[in-house]
Amino acid sequence: MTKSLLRLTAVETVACCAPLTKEPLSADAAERIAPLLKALADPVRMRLLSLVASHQDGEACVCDLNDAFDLSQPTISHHLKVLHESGLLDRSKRGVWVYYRVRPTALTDLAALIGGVAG
Amino acid sequence: MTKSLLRLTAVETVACCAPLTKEPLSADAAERIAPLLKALADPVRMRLLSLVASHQDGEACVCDLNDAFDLSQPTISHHLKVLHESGLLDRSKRGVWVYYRVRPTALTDLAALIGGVAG
DNA sequence: GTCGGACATTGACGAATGTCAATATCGACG
DNA sequence: CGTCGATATTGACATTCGTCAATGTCCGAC
Repeated sequence: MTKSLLRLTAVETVACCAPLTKEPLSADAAERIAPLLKALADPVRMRLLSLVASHQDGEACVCDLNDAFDLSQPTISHHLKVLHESGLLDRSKRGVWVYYRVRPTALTDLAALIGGVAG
Repeated sequence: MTKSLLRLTAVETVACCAPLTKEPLSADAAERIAPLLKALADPVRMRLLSLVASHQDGEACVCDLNDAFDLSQPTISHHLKVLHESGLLDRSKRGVWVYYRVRPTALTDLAALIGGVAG
């Protein structure tokens, strides 16, 4: 385990919490989960995530993603960094290209927290 | 049912879209859905929503909510307004008190969009 | 080794956000 | 009517955010 046992990452917190509608969310959990939602709460990042998730083999290269937007390359890079650092996207470099893929269970865990479906 | 040409609210858009992981989200849909996520992407608002949703009878009075936070009354009022205007909370005034409740299907629809469970 | 291309980082800037103090509104009850 | 209590609105402020231009880094090819 690379992480300390005391502090949980946002994705870990999501996986361990009762659904929003089940019991009041603690202030502590809310503070840790909010960054995950913030990462999603941008139209460009939503589309990036959706593009990656629905892409062939579940992964996409930055070069593909850049072309899908009318934004500068650094801006896309910035958004990908936000998604990666929040734990939603995994990053892997192969040769000259960098590939992103959705971290497994990240979205389903988040959906379970929001929607209240049984894990 | 597929939607008309008229402008859709955020919640309506959520209900009509394929899951994020199923197909690339359109720029248009992303722009309309993002405010919903933004509304959720704040620790105070997450807790407010959770408090309301898990409260007895599924509704809570502002007076109860104020006491649960170390924030000024106008600040709570502001957050409730954001949640209400985004379509996540319904508002009803009875006598002197104002009650909020989670709009039905809002959270489950949102979860379906994120988590990709079959609709 | 050098060059070129893919991606990241930095710095700057306007726009949006969260918060509070002060004030307004609005209904219930003397 | 006048007041009081519950909630909303306004105005101000510091902080955060999204974006771009410029620049940096890393790697493969020649």
